[in-house]
Amino acid sequence: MQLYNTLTRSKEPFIPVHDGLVNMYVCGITAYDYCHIGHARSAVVFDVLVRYLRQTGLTVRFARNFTDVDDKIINRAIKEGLSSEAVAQKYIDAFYEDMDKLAILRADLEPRATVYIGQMTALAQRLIDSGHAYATPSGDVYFRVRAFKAYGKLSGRNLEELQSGARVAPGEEKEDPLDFALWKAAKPGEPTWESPWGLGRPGWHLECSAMSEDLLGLPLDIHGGGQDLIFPHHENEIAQTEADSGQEFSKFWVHNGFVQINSEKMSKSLNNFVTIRDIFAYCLPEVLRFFLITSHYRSPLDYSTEALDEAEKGIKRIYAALAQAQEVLTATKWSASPAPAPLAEELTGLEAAFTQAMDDDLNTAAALGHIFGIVRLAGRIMEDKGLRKSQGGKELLERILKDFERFSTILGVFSSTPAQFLVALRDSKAQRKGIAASAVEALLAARQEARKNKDFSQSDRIRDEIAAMGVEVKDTPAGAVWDVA
RNA sequence: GGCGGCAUAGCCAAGUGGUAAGGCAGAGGUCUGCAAAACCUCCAUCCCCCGGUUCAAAUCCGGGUGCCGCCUCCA
Repeated sequence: MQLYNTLTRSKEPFIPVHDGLVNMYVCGITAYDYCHIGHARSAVVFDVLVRYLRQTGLTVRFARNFTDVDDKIINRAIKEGLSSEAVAQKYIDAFYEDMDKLAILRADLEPRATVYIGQMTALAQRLIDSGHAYATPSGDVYFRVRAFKAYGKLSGRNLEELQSGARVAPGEEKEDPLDFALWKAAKPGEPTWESPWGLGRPGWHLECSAMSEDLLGLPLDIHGGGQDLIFPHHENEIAQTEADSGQEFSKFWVHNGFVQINSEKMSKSLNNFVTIRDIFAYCLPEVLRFFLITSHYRSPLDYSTEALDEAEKGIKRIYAALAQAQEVLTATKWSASPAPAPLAEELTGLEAAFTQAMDDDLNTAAALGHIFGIVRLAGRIMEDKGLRKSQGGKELLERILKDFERFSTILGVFSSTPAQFLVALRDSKAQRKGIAASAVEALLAARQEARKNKDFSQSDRIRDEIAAMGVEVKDTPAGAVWDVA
């Protein structure tokens, strides 16, 4: 497959360093708050990438870390009156809760920074020994940016450009404003660890370098994260690891685009943060996941409840088709007619187009377009009375359901039972709109009675009443069913 | 100020040289007691603007305009 590499700013054929094995590391969360929709997007993007790579037959060793020591966690701990460990644990638990609902597979390796302090201090010491870093009298350790010639290669900046933006906080003893902290000397009340430079704690960038090398070895095939991590986090990781090892850190750097609100980045200062749990109060988790894959992973994605509503309609249509196909396939008698060749060929083409889209830098938006093509094809088969009851139609529908098992494995959506999904969706919408199912059912029963007596004016009157509640009624051979409009 | 990205129909969104996927909304039709759903048909002579390269450009190059991101913690 082709994958966009931030390092070269172009799509490149993805070929693992080791035959059949992919070593992939993605920067996880800093556990100091509930995850927001941006975390959800990043998680879904890399989850789909892992799933897809596995589906092509590769073995993927996937590591995603938890940052459980950090300024923000310490501040949060003070605010909540908890220990840093307790804060980190609380939000790691919340992370799993949210991510499980989003059908994010667990990573193979989920290291916590505090478990790798030894590897981090060892790395920092080696960098000091090789002249790439230095310790200050107060016990901080800084990376000497100008000692690493390739600095800036990922973010496309040179040192002069960076120089102007660099700042030195009061009390820092940097040789150069560009230098960044590998280790921070202990401050009162903070969690600390022993080190050659006295008590202290690691800088954020150091952990990913230390853990990824320790767990996966160098070079990585893929290192991923959000676009905002390109600078300085990933740039600094490269500096640390490559200065130390003398070899390339990662072959591919993959970065997902941002989720925006009203075309602007989410930020605490703009007060436009939306957490995953906020969204789950509004729609089904699967709807959120579907929404997140409707656009290409590198494009900015604008979040709104309207956009969620649209995604909901889309996935509903797909599930409705699957439900209908299952229903059609419960028949016991089939005519002998084979499937018309053009339909079979069309399906083959759509199946190939799906794979082609995924192979092209994980183009889920295009892939979804082809899935809708298959949905329409299924609709045509089921609409044709002869075909629907023929051996050929049966085979095509079975093949389509089989295709969806594959789509589900890769995309992490469509894995619910269609009937269950549709009921869950209806209930979710009913709840959102404050519609009581029991009231609808009662009216529906009255309407059925009227219809049985062919009193259509009465039955229509009842349907209008139901419609006024925001509910629409659908008459099927199996009886009337209702749905939220 | 520096670096980077984006600009495609009412809305969302694919599309890196060969003549505009898909979704939502909308219009007409089939089906239906009437509806709904589903299916069929229609819905961008044109891809922000101006030049250029080419037999051929939404796609490449140059110049504008607008929006966004990064340069400070951030998925």
